[in-house]
Amino acid sequence: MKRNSRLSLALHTLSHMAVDPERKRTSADIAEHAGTNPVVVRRVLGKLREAGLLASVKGHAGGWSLAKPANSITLADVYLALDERLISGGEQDAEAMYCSIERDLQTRVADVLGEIEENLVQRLSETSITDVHPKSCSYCGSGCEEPHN
Amino acid sequence: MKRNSRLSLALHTLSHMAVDPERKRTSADIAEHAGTNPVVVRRVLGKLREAGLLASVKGHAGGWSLAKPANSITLADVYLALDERLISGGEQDAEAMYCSIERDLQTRVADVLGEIEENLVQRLSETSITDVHPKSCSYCGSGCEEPHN
DNA sequence: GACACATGCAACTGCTATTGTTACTTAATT
DNA sequence: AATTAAGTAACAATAGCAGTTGCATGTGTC
Repeated sequence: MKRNSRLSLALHTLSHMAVDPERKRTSADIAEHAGTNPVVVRRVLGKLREAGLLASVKGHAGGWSLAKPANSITLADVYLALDERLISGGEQDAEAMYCSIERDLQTRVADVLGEIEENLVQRLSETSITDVHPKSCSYCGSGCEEPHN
Repeated sequence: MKRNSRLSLALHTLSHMAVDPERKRTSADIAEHAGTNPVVVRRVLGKLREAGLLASVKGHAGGWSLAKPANSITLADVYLALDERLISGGEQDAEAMYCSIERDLQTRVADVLGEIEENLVQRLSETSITDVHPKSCSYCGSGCEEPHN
């Protein structure tokens, strides 16, 4: 796959599910569609299940499906469910710094990044996964070629 | 060092330089102060030189110093000089995608991230490196202990 | 000119995070 | 019982980055 693939995979899968919420998808199907591995899919979707966005059913005719209405799932929900943070601020405790300039600097930068992070989540929360409109796709209905990524 | 160390190192060094712009610093001095390696310092500060923020002088009595007034160097300048982007959007060309949902999704997410990025740079540009105030430091004047980081 | 000092740069190592893979267990349906 | 699919642990492969070494280049001092 590629960089930042977890978020990509999660959003992509959820978007498809939003189009056809009834259809239950197996990890293998999703993995093939996304050009990756079933275990990777389970790892990522597992996070979404922990966050209450998805439900999984074991055994025959099992698979993954939305745990709540698609329009109630926002991009922010997904972003927060996976613990990755796009905005990474180094995370060092200012206590351990001997240099006051470094301390001041880190505090200041951390403040700014904190604001930006809030802003990011705020914006993401304004878009639900139903707001990404499908046109056509073999996976969800008609005519787009494999492999996807 | 630690994560996101390039930005940290750059800002830290520039902050010190803002306090005492006349003083020329060697990579070795800076490295010792920051608890890292001279070559790493050159790698990072080299980017800042390319961006016109720093000047370096070879040979005896050489070293690094600001290439322009400290109050004209903003955090945004530094952020942009190092090519790292805090906000990483996967970077895949939407052309190559077979799945329209994925295409739509990526376009939409890229838009949001673009806005956030702009917002970030905007905020960073409001703070210059002189706005980080020093109190005391052996490196720039008085009484703070080595090692720093 | 010889020497010391400092940047510039290339190549390599080592660490860490992430993805991909295999194998096995658990659970549910037929 | 056989099949299907998630859950999970363990391991391999990969990529990015910090750190390191060595050497070339440039500059000032003697």
